[in-house]
Amino acid sequence: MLIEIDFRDKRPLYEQISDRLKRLIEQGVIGKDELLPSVRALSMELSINPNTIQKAYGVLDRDGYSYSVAGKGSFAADVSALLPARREAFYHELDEVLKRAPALGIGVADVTEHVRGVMKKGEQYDTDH
Amino acid sequence: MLIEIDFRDKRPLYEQISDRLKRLIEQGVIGKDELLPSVRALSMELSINPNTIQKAYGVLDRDGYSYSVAGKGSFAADVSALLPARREAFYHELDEVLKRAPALGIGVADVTEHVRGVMKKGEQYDTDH
DNA sequence: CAACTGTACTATCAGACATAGTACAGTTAG
DNA sequence: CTAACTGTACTATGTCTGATAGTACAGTTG
Repeated sequence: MLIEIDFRDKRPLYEQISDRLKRLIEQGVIGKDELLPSVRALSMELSINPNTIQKAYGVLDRDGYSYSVAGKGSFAADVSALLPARREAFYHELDEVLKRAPALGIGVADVTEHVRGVMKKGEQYDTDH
Repeated sequence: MLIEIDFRDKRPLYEQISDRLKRLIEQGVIGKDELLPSVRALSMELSINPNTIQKAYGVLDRDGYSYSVAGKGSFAADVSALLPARREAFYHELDEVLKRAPALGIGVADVTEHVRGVMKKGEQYDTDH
C-alpha cells in the first residue's frame, strides 16, 4: 500500500524502496518513532527477497531517516535535524536543472511563471521563509 | 579538451561522453553538420576503449543529436527539431524537483527569488517567451 | 518457550560496463 | 590503385552491482 515497486524504473529495487520510505518519513506520513514494517513482512508484501529490503533499511539507518533495534524493529527517526542539509540539496538539484534553461531559450520569466503555476497550493501560510 | 572524464562520477563512461557531446551540440559549440572527433581519435585522446566511444556515438545517433556516415565520420545534426521535446523534458524535471519544496517549508517566494538570483545573465533579450 | 525482530554471513545467478582483438565496407588524399 | 583514414559489427573476457536463496545468531515479547 504505502510502498509500490515500479518495474519499469531502471533504478535498483533497494533504492526505490529506501527513497519511497524517505519521502514518507519526510512528509510525516510515517511519524517520529513510528514502527516501520518489518524486513520479512515487507519482503512478503512486495514479493522481494528479504536481503534487498535489509539493504534498503540499511540505507535509511545510514542516512539518518530511521534507527533499528534488534528484536524490536525499525523506527522512523527525527528528521528535523536533516532539514538544512535537505534544503541545500534541494537548491543544488534546482540549480542543476536551471542550467539547461538558457540553451532552450527559457528565461527567468518563463520559469517563475511556471513555478507559480505548479506551486499554488498550501501557500496560505508558507510564504514567509 | 572539449570532453573530459570524471572518474569520481558513478555514471558509465559512455553516458558521460554522450551527455557531454549532447550539451556541446545543444549549445552550438559544435555547429550543425560539423564533424565530430573520430571514434579512434577520441578513444586515444581520452585513453578509453574505442568500443566505449562507439557506444556513446550510437546513443547520439539514436537520440537525433548526430548522424554518422561510414568512411566519412559523425556529424552534428540539426537539433532545432528537438527543441520542443527538450523543453518539455526540462519542465518535467523541474516539476520533479519542485515536488519536494513543500515538505521542506520552501514556498513559491523562496523558489522564485532563488531562480532570479541564479538566472540573471543573458536576460537582456530573452525575457519574451 | 515460541514467535517475532534485526543482523550477518556465504553462495549463486544475471546483467551492465569496459576492455581487447579482429574484421569488413565506405571514403579520401596521395 | 593504394594507403590511411572513417564507422560498424562481431566475439571473448573480466569485473562489478543487483538480486535471490539459504542459513544462522542474538535480542525482544507475549
